[in-house]
Amino acid sequence: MPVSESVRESPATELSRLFPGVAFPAGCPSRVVLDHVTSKWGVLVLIALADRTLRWGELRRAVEGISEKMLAQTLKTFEADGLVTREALPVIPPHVEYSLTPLGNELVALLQPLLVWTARNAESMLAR
Amino acid sequence: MPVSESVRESPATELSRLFPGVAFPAGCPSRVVLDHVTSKWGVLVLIALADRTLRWGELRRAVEGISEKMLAQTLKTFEADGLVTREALPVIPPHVEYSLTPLGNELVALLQPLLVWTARNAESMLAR
DNA sequence: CAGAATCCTATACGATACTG
DNA sequence: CAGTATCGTATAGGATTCTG
Repeated sequence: MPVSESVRESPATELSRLFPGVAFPAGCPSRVVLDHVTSKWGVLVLIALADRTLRWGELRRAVEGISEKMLAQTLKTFEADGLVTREALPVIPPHVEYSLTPLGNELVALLQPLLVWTARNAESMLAR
Repeated sequence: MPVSESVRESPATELSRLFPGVAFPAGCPSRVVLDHVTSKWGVLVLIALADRTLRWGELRRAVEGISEKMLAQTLKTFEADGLVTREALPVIPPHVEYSLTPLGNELVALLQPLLVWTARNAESMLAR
């Protein structure tokens, strides 16, 4: 059944159509992006920026435990991916703001239900 | 506005209610579960098991590039978390089947849209 | 304030070999 | 077939210092 018939494909169906053989084969672009998002601090940085603009220092405090090195690295990756924008105001002392791009917002919208589920279930999952 | 009023909270709102201060503070149970899911092979193993039961060898082939060590480790973590069940048939040679628990199915249902989005956007994201 | 640069190390991970 | 055990290493990541 063609997609054009306005019958929406389920995500599961679409995935098996997008990957007829093995899903996310090694080295494919999807796997690279997935690695960026699921990198140690990726998800936490992204949701910290949900619906708001944060400065470097604020972001650092919002993502508890992140080092400066990893914050810089994670932000650069996301900037290159087109998920985050960096805006530097030419003042002294420096003032730099980070926020999500439209693409970043799309992604975060998909991440949020996942995080809600995690927050709801985490405690009982680790109980044993 | 109380949740009980049948007005559904948005995921964003619920997250800020669940985490009044910093989201996913260091060491909290949610962060641990998030680390399991976003571990190097976590997502790939979970979606490989979406809607089907796989044997060890099949799983290894379905998750291209995974080593035996990491497959074993990832599966044990998910078993302990209650996301995956392991069923060993007492035959020789051994026959072991892995599948998702109801909890695992919930999680994968949230993962799928994320993976569809990734597959759709990855190529253009890495273009530059 | 917002980073870059350096140094250092833990551990996550892979390769290989072995076994019930 | 479905793992475990051992070993070795690369690199992800942290701590610290420095600077425009």
